[in-house]
Amino acid sequence: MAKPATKLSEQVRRGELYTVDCPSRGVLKHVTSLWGVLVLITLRSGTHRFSDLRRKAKGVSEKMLAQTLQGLEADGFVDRKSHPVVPPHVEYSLTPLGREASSQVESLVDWIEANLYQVMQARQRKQEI
Amino acid sequence: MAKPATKLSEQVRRGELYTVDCPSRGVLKHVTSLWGVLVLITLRSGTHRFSDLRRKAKGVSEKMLAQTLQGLEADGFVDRKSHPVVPPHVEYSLTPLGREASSQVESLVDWIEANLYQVMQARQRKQEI
DNA sequence: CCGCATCCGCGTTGATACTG
DNA sequence: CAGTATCAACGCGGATGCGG
Repeated sequence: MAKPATKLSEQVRRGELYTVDCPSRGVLKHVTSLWGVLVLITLRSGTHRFSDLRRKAKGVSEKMLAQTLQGLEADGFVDRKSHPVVPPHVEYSLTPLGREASSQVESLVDWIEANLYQVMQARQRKQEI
Repeated sequence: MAKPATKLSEQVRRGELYTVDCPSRGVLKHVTSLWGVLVLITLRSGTHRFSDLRRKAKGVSEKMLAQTLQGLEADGFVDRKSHPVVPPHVEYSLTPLGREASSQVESLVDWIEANLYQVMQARQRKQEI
């Protein structure tokens, strides 16, 4: 790749998340959206078709799933393979980069699930007041 | 209410994130929202006032900051101390639970920032097609 | 039939103004 | 200073359409 290296390196410094128009905010949004999280985690177990993902990520609409996958694909986290057959067959899988990302996300989700009970207790305490 | 402890333990099992109405989805939403992330990370450096947070989390509106803080407080991640003086003085800090959560979130954000350059390259590749 | 783009109600968000 | 009230704008979900 040629190299917009210089241009990028200016904007891409640590802590730039605090800057309103830093691209990291966009990446963060893709990765941490509910459907982004579910897709990344689901794909850890292997390649999935569109409809498989739709079934596993309970509650996602077709539109949001397509949108989510496009975002993750554009960011280089997900690989899309379309087989030109009838009926259509499209496979989604994690890229090496996506596998790293999904690992981070999974660890966050694991923590949340492990501590969910404490959170629920905290919520109830507030509600009683 | 006494304790729906039994009730919770049924619903709060690993992998329940895939269930549409599992509370973990709500927690995830609070924690991974853009403003949730910024607040959690910002508070790692110590107690902050409302306006401090507003200034550091660039781009957040007063409404969303208030809303975000209420959500994180309800979930037991953030502690709110209001000093009844004029002008008002309210301090926000992390609870022990919140400190753990923010640690997880920070590690995700660190990874994103560290790999942002690769993501930007992937985006450009797609755009060139 | 599957994958996705489009169009339309509606809830959530954001900018502004106002109050304790 | 720390929020709430208000209204406009945007994003999401659901239904529909359509090419492959």
